[in-house]
Amino acid sequence: MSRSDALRNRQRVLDAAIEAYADDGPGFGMHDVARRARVGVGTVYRHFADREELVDAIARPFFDQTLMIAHAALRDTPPGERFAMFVRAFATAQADHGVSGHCSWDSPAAQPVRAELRELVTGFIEDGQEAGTIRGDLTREDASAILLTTTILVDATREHGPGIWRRHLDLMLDGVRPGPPERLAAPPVGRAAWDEFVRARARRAVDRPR
Amino acid sequence: MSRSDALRNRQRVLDAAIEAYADDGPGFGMHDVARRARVGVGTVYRHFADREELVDAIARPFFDQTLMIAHAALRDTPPGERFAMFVRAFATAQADHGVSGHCSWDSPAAQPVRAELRELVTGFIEDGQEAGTIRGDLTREDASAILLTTTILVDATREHGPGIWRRHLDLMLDGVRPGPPERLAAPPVGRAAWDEFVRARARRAVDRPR
DNA sequence: AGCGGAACCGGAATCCGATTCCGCTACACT
DNA sequence: AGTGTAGCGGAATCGGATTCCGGTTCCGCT
Repeated sequence: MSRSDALRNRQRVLDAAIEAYADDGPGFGMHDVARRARVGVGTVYRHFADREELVDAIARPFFDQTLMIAHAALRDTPPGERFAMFVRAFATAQADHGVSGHCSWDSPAAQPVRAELRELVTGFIEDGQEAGTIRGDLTREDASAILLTTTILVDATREHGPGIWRRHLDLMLDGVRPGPPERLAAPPVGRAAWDEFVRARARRAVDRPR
Repeated sequence: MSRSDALRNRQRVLDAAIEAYADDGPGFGMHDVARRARVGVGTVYRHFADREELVDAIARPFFDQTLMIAHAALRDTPPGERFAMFVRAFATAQADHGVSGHCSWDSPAAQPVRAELRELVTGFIEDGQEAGTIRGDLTREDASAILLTTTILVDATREHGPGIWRRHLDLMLDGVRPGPPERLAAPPVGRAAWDEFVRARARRAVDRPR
């Protein structure tokens, strides 16, 4: 296995896909990718079972980058600022990266990274709570929801620069700061409920990959 | 125009579409709608030029309901609470309504409602600012972004009850309350930039109606 | 009550893009 | 140079949206 030409072709397809994604968003045509790569459609499918796998492959570097950001926050940022720092860096990275985070985080390939991130972010929240910069009732599920909406907003505003999402994120982060207790009307979402939500999302993504 | 059988069929198609949407989300099959309505595909297309128009037709009652909610907030709620009340009611209405608000608000049919809402919500913000319950630097564009992300989150969590989005909304609304000045790092987004963002979104929705 | 034809109807035909299949090629190893 | 096989290209297949059109109904008028 791994003939030299096969390797070269795989790379070409990948490059072409990145280009196609940049031009047409997720939903780029597979034939179009083949054309750009100067390769037959069959070859595209030999290397990537379907569109999803191809998108995964494009996105993987971004997953790794996100992990690095989290570790950097842990290393270089004072405890009280880690959470905000991470969320902002995460959003910035996604904005810079060509690929929509929205679809990709549900893919199987992203799950290990996701798990590790969950732990790190949970730590950031605790750090912030100890430092008094994060309200005591903030849960990791709240954080996940923040990351999810951020991801979506960044995607939606991709062509418009960071102005919109940055502002919104700041507003959100202000809601995350400590203040008079008992301000929240809705109770926190439990771990189990959130996990089920995530599982259902992933399932849906598989059923109907758009 | 408006032969009695045509009217009846139109209604059947509409009912079938609502049913299909509830079962399969946007992206329901047009043939499936025809089957449920006991009607040929041609008939579906006679009444609604394409899927988008059909979805619009389903969504319209929801637009009207949203407007009613805003007027109710203006009438029945003290100035300081109007904004929060409206946002919560808006989200609840969308959650109850079968149809995804996400896709529909970009449609041409929704634009007049949107414009009227913009005015009302701007008023709510000013009311809140005067009453001292909303931070002074909150703009109508911020409000639009909040509504947008709320819409998306409600859609995403549709099968999981209101727990997740309610919590997130509360967090967000806490960020909207007044507090120590100068907390925001990012400057507000201008009206022009936001309008262009909205226009671009709508354009994209037309190009690539999914 | 009967007629003409515009408006409708159903569903076959068409179009479009993703995915699969398969005979042919050209690499890698001897 | 010879051979077996992973890989290749692109034709065929499939699925679902959209368009087309011959046949059928309803409505207004006589």
